[in-house]
Amino acid sequence: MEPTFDELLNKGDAIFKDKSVLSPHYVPETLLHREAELRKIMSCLAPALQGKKPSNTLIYGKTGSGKSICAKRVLQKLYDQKEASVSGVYLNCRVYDSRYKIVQKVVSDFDADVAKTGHSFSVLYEKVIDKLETESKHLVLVLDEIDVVKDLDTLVYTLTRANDDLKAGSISMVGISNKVTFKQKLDARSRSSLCEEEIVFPPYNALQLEAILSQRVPLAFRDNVLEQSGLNIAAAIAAGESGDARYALTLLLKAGELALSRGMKKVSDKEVEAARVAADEDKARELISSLPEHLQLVLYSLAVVSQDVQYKRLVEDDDGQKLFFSGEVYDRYSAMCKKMGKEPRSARWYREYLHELETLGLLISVHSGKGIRGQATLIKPVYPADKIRKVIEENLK
DNA sequence: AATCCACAGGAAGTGCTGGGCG
DNA sequence: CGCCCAGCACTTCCTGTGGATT
Repeated sequence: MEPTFDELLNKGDAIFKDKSVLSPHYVPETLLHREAELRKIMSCLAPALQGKKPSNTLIYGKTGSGKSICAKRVLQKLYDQKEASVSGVYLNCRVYDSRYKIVQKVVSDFDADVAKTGHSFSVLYEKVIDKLETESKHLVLVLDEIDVVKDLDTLVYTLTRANDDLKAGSISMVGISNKVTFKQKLDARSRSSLCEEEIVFPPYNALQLEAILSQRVPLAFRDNVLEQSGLNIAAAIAAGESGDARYALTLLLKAGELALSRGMKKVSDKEVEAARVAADEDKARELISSLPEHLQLVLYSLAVVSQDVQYKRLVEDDDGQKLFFSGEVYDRYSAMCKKMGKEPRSARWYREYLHELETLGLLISVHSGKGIRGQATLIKPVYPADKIRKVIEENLK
């Protein structure tokens, strides 16, 4: 059937009312189970409303723990105060990943007419300082995914120095990161000025996730399409996997899409479970295709061997799954490399590769116990061999 | 008991890259 | 700007280990 825009805009389908409610960018009316965190952020920024410089703040938390959304909500609340003396700028550092780009963004937020390019950093910097000083403004910069900024040390240094330069007004930063280790990479001076306050966002538990999902389901799905049990399962799965709300929401989205493509009128527990598998495979697909070439080749060889119906030394594990000799997989791997005109890696390094693949959760290895001569290592793929082959064949062209 | 198998993993060495420093 | 050194990715070589085989 010819595609229509209505269909693409997802009008009139039997499952969804509004898919976008399940997207990570959607901002709900009220943020559940983040009152304490909101309060902390707000109390850090409150001084700005009294004309004082707020503390620089660093927010930690795993993905899907509500960091960005809370920060955005606080900016909105600041804006709602109609206090002309405070202005907030939210930026994602994946997009604005250097000192220059960040200042550029701030300037264009203040004044859309300024030409986008052609100004040096110091010109833009002066503009910001000037603006803040003449209007005696307090600028709150929210830097999401702050760990990807290339010259973070100089950025922090510049901004802290700016406060010394300013006769009126101030600049303060709210950094958001999901890497606990990133603080160590900063030098001591910028660390202490960036981390005046620290807020940690704990992951959601199953009950909290249930509440969050319950809040969005009536808006996202048509009435009575998704049953409570499906919602609970999605919440439980996500809670088990590090309490990621974003993940819980994609599970529901995928489950709905699955039901839709199967022409069903309801989303059952089965679809939610299938969505989990699909999400898992998506992640694996991404992981595999980002792997170095020879890791892919090793995994590919394992997939090929595991499909070999003539494989002689069959061993099975407790669950009746086939296991394969790592040495045979190595032979297959080096044969394949030669066929492709590539030098195979040494057997020693191949062992390191196996470890790496195992820690990445792409294969499982066990030591052969009794019954097999020597200390053989037996391996098996975690994902279906045909899917592994497909991904790698596509990727290696 | 001696030998062989199928590995594990440490040690030392090599070739390349990138970053800091004079 | 060239130089040096650290770190990385990998190789070669080697010793060790537990069970099967002879």
